[in-house]
Amino acid sequence: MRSYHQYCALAKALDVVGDRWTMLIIRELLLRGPSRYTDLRDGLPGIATNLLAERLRELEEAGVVAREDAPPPVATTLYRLTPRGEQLRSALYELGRWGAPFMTEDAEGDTFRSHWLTFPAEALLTDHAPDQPAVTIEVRTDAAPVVLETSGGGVRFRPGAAERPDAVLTGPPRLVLGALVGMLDLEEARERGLQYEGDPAVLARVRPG
Amino acid sequence: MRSYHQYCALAKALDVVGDRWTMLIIRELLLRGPSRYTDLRDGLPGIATNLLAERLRELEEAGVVAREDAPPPVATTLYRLTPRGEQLRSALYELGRWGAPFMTEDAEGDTFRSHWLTFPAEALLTDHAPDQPAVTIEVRTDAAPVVLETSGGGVRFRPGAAERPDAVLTGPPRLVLGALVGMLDLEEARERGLQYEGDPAVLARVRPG
DNA sequence: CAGCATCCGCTTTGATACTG
DNA sequence: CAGTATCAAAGCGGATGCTG
Repeated sequence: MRSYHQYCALAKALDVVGDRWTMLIIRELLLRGPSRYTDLRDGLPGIATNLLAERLRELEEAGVVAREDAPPPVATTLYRLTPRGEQLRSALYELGRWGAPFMTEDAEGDTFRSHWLTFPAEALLTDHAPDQPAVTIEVRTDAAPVVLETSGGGVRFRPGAAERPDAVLTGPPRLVLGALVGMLDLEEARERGLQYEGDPAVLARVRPG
Repeated sequence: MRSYHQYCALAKALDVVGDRWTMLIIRELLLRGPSRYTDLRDGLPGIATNLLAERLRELEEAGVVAREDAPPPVATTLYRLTPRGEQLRSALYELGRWGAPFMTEDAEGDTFRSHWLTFPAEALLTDHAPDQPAVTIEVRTDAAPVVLETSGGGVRFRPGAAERPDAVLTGPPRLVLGALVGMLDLEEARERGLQYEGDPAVLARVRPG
């Protein structure tokens, strides 16, 4: 394990999670929960498979990740964060919050996974009517569908489709995100190719500002 | 510039500040303020000089760091964080907070600079008697002396010596930090080689818990 | 198929030497 | 002081192969 050999808390943290890909592996485990090797690889487009294996081993040695054998029906190895690993959540969120402004730049050619929306969206969106019944918005991009749900004054994401969504957003990631966080107003996003089904008030309820 | 090419806020942040040494350069600029090249190098023991130059150039292009010509008496180039760079403070603090527990492990052979104490200390120490007059504790290790000062319910650090410190801590970094944050009680730290001059109540005033 | 290990060409890093 | 130049070693990305 390469180390900075500096008696500094930040340097010690980076000794463990500062290598290339490591933070993104933590992201996957934080957002998806316990995951199989193959699911991690799917959530980390571009990673070399040997690197993923190596990083997981290092993180296990460092006490950040634990591997466990899944119960009978699945019968595969699962990787999960330890409590120590869970504690990286706020650091990771702060970094994600810092990076959120870059999401407005051109993203042509970038890979995308639906659950990555979690970062800018849960950081920026609020439920302006927390006393009303919860609403759900289904988000469809070329990646897997996710459902946004108002919860506790904010919003949460979960994978999958909604039974009876209050609104449905369909389009490329940038337009979907732009419409959600209010970078684009709904009309402009529609002109650029976003599809929106449902009452615009549903969207307005969660937009910041 | 190497990129993950993922449309994800965290990945975008890491595209900019995820390379080796980059976060530590930000640390130096956050803790020391505008700095000369040589001072940065001194605060980053182990960095190759070409890497420091390259990283500074990249950070400048990314709008995180700005270079400026210092006024006449100094007449040298200064590097400083832009407002965008300053916004990395909370992310950096969260990472440092996560790394703080590693400071209890053996640090034999690690390099040390006094201002690095800032991370664990400002995160953990509180002033239990904010209504009393402020106290100062001078910290002397083999690195440059620093002064801890109670301020606004917490503590702050500044480089240099104190005129009339209320207490003086002298010894290796681990013992100094251990005594400050309460990992070691004062007697035990003394047995291991820490020197403490002053009223123990001064130390007790800032210790957590 | 899931979960790696091995090999290979390329890039990045670290150490040192040198310059305006 | 503030870097640039050089070069060996390590790390990375991509492809492929092996094992339950």
